[in-house]
Amino acid sequence: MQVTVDLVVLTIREGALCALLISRGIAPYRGRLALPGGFVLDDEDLMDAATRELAEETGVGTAAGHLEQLATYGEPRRDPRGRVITVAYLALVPDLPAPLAGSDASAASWVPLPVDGLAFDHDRILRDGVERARAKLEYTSLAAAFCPAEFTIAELRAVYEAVWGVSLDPRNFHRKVTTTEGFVRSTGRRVMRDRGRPAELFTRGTASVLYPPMLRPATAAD
Amino acid sequence: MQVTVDLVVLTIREGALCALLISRGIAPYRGRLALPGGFVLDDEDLMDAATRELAEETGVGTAAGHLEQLATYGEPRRDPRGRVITVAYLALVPDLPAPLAGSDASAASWVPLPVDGLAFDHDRILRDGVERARAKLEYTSLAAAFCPAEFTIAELRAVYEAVWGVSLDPRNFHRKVTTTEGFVRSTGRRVMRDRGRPAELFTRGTASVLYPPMLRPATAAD
DNA sequence: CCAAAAGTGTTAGTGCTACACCCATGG
DNA sequence: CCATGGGTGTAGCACTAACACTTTTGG
Repeated sequence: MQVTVDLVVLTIREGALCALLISRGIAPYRGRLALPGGFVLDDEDLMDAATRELAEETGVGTAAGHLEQLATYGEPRRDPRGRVITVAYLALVPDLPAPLAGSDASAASWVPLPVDGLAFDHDRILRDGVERARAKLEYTSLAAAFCPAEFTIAELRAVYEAVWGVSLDPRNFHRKVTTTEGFVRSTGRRVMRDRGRPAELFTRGTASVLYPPMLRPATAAD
Repeated sequence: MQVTVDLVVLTIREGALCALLISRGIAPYRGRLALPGGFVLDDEDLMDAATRELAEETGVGTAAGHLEQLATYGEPRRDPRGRVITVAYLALVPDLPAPLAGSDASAASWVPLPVDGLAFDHDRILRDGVERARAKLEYTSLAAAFCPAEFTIAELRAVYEAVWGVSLDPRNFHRKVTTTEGFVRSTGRRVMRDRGRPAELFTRGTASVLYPPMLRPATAAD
């Protein structure tokens, strides 16, 4: 039985939730989009394999973003070449200025969601990954994994709005984030982003679980 | 690479959270307690393998309880016999009057938690399973999977108290459960359990996600 | 001065906690 | 009648949603 890892790598680009996808150069599913991934080496831990693939595809270390196991998919005929089980990982990374340099990355690109028609059972895996990300923004501080090391409250709000597909009240969002213990930490510095009053710059706080959680409005959309 | 499924099977017995464990008859870890599990067959889906193992060990179908994928563990040296990856599943089942009849089940028994010193990395897997169960009681109606088809509110409360290791106010718990849309459905019948006023009998409702969620008191204990 | 974005104050409503209180049964 | 557990009512507190309002910048 063969074992692979596949990656659902998400980021926010220009206000839209995007996934990192590769265009397959060989059969099966030649020319179709697919999740990046590859075989687990003989003496390699699963998480190490995922970290390696992430670095190869994005040039990003796990330090900047977030990487966690998503689920394992093992339906007997999911790969026409034979019995292959895949352990899917979910990565949340900041919008990378780096040009996706790397060996396997030649055909990799950021695709705005939703997307359909991926190879294998990757539609399902991607959907599960997005659903996990949506759920985790509610009760963890993971939204900050989409942001650079320093960010404004408006940028953090844009993450929630892109992932959840809703718009949030800027005033209440600001209060909620800044008063929730350990979510963000002020640097004291300010920055001009666009028009209007300069915004304060924040860094990630120490809390990983938010209490009370962020509340997702009832209106779910895509 | 070999692939197994291992099961974290939890139930409530006499007010205590218990896990189904087997005593290993062969090396490695001979005589040690371990999670039930076994190899995935060549043409078998992972979930099917888990369902099969659950039936073999407990004689229970998935209909009565609940079965979901937990996580996958693949550290290279987790099994001294070679590279074995295991996909762990979490099962929540009612207290079974049936005597655990089955082929592999000769050495299976319910062990009250916490327990330590299991074979392989099963301590870790069991801990992750219990943690998942604790978390899911908060925002899903899964607590009812621990109960028989018909149950009283007090029995449902005993599930929360056993899994969370806390005591809950019976009055507020009753109101919360009965007013949360779709959690439980009254049968109209009553039953005498012990002393005191007869309690109403309920069945599982149609909701799987609870909104608003049950709140776990801040005091965490084991 | 005006538009735009950042950030603060206030009010009404919802849900939770704590606990007083009533209900229905066995002994 | 009393003990015991089932179930309802209610006051105070925490948090949220909605929105008026002030602050700080560029044009």
